[in-house]
Amino acid sequence: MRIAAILREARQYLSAAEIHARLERESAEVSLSTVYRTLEFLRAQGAVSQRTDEAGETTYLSCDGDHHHHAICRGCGRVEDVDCEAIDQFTEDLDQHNGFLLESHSMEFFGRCRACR
Amino acid sequence: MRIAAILREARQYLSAAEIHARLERESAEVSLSTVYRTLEFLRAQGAVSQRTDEAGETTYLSCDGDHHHHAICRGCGRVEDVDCEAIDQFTEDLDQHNGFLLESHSMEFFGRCRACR
DNA sequence: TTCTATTTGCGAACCGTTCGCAAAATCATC
DNA sequence: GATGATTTTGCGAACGGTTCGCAAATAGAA
Repeated sequence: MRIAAILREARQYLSAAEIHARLERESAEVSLSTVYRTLEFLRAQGAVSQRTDEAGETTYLSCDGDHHHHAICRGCGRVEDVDCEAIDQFTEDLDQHNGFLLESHSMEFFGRCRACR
Repeated sequence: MRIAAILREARQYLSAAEIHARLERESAEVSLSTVYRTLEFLRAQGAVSQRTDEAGETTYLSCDGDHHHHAICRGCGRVEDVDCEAIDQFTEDLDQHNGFLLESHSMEFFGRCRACR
């Protein structure tokens, strides 16, 4: 599917509107509705993850299912994977100190990638 | 101001609509517009931080300005502060491994607090 | 080919949020 | 207090991203 391919190649979070625009650019025209439906489908499949940006717009990123964290470049928007082995330690600490049972977490890092710094 | 007090006492992320409802409950009626305006004011002051939840709704939390991370209880919604001294190490690692200049980050932990687990 | 099931596009509806504007409240000055 | 200027408020319309309903188009099965 073209939408999945666009996301895979982009390596950054894209909004539905942005994806729609890119489809038009490669003259594979589909309606915005279809873009939303496809994204929802891909999300349900676990092929795509989503986040809402500061403006409240939902954006989508191709993902392979396993959990890792993202470093998002403020320059080009490119997303790199980061792994965080320290999380296990956190889980432990949170439990001990706060009595908080950690079930999931999300982390995002913002800065500038090698090319944009 | 009543809105700031509500947020301070709630110790959880509340939506504008929820705050509006709580104001009505204590018969301090103001319009939704005023709630939004006040929240924007408090945010600009740094007295309130905001996040957008899964549904895309903006929610607000009382905060004291300095940066720390949050453990959000899936049971009661209560937010606890977590500190993460490991971040400095991360910054170092990201730079070394990925050539990524870390400027800011956000982390959220989800689980169950002592009372709700 | 024919009938059925699925996917698509369109436009309206939805919902949280913002905006414009006029009414109301507040404040400063006399 | 009365007067006029400034600020805050409420209302309703507008906005923008997303969802929904429905009928037309397409794909699949028999």
